Amino acid sequence: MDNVDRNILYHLQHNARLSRTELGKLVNLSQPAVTERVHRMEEQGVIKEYRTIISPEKIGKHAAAFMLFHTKNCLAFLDFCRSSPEVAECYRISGDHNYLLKVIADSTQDLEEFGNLCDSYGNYTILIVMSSAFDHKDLIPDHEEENLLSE
Amino acid sequence: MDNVDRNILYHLQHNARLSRTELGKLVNLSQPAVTERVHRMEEQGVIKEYRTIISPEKIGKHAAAFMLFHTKNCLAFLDFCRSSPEVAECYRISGDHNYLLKVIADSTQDLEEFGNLCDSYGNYTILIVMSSAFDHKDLIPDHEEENLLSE
DNA sequence: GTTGAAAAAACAGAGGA
DNA sequence: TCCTCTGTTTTTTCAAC
Repeated sequence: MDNVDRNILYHLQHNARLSRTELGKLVNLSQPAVTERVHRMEEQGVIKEYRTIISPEKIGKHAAAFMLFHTKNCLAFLDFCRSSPEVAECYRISGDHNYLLKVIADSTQDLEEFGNLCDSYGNYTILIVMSSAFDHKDLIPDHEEENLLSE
Repeated sequence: MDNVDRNILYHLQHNARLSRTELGKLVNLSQPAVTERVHRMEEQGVIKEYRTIISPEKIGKHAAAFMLFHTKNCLAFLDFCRSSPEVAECYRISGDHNYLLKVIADSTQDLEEFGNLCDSYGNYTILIVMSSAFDHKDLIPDHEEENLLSE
């Protein structure tokens, strides 16, 4: 992981479909060299996946919420979370609660119904997402492109 | 947005680099037809982005947390969030607090330092992420592949 | 929506600095 | 580790159906 790798990741993170040739131009490397570095990062697990981001609203998912959960039966609860399509994310957290969930549903009514399903697993607080200032920021910030200047 | 489009999205969501030809085979459509549908969904904003998922741990980000925030100066606070690389997500929420942030940092020490920076904007509670059961679930679930059967 | 053909581009591999 | 060169595969674009 040197600066060239970081630079490759910087460009890939918001454009997974960049060709190796274009990527090479962006980081001042030949196409085979870029390909080799990308493969290496894929194998090392630095690159986990290439994902297509779909607009939830455009496919009818108009409601999102976070749920702070307190359960006494973690294993059953985790099974429930994994099998519920509404639960997009599930974290074990410190503090008064056990788990934090991110839930995505068609409507607030559906959120409410999902809440009913949760009742048997413990106590929770629902925090409705009213709006997102931003729901994602790239991990690798603008640059550290010293390596680009050296040619 | 018919079932074929959903099927295309289903395959693309966890593999953004699928070629149009392969995609065509998966959804029983010719390559030009797939290309046209994908372009349409890109223009409509159904497809927002093609993202490369990078392992935070592998690039030295070993600490994550959620912060429940209560501020009196929303605009200044949002500026602060946008300009802080640690803040990966920022939501306006219902309940006792104003905002929910997801914060990613190198270490818990860095989380603490980030907390100090936040002091001037209001009150907050930090919920440290101890582990992720899962931090992502695909929006489009397994199938609805009725259309695949009809040929 | 399909097929098919031609032009352009991307990719994988070998050999060498 | 990187480069250039080359052959092969893929994409793309365009026709006609």
